[in-house]
Amino acid sequence: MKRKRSYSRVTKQALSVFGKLIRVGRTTRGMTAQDLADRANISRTTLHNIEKGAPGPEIGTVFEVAALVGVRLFDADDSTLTVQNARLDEKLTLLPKSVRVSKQEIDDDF
Amino acid sequence: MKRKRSYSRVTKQALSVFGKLIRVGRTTRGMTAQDLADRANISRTTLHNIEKGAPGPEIGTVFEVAALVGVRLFDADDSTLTVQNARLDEKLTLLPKSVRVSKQEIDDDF
DNA sequence: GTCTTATGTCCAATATAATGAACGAATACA
DNA sequence: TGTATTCGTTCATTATATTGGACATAAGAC
Repeated sequence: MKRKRSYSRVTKQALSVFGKLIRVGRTTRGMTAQDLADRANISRTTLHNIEKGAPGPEIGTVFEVAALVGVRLFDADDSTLTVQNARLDEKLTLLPKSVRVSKQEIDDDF
Repeated sequence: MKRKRSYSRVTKQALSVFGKLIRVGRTTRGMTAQDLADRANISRTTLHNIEKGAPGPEIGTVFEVAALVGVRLFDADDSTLTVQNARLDEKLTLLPKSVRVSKQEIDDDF
């Protein structure tokens, strides 16, 4: 079946910013595209797509590349992420594990 | 050729956090997995993988889902992203468009 | 406790990303 | 300005994500 995705404005913007952050990180560190691609174990073509802000690349790959050039996600380093992870686990135990009433209006403000 | 990826600790942590943020966002809004999947035009299986923090899903899809449940990357909304985008463009014009010396040591501190 | 629904998981089929090679064009440095 | 190198792009092949269906289990409502 044909997939045919569409992406919202914010998503496209976020992808674009992300890609540019990576490119800036790479060039300021004096790495060629091939260099970075090799370190990330991906092809130069895929890296190019990432820097271009394409929606297709796998998120794990993009995150890995970002880490290699010092682009932080959630403004967090390793230890901060660990803490955040633990907090989210806590939060999830308090939340219902399964959502009941599917016919409810979406709570969009808070 | 076999691909066989490996992911660093930070990457895994970030993926995990991201997935949990999405799940928290979804449940607090009272949406079922099927609900959210339908809105994002993806299968429930893929959404499950995203919430699990799997590295495979396409980054565009994950960003889209995140936006749907109010999870922001870079703590930025649409207009902020636009500004950031412009700044990065500016920055990129100042940077060399192509990196020369590939045999240089990586500048890791700044 | 019962019952209904959401979730976790597996699967074969299909769509798509990843690869690596190739080539021209742009770019940096002597 | 010359020139080696990096970048942007296309393409066929290969690897993998996505899908939708199915089923068992968990969880919430009564």
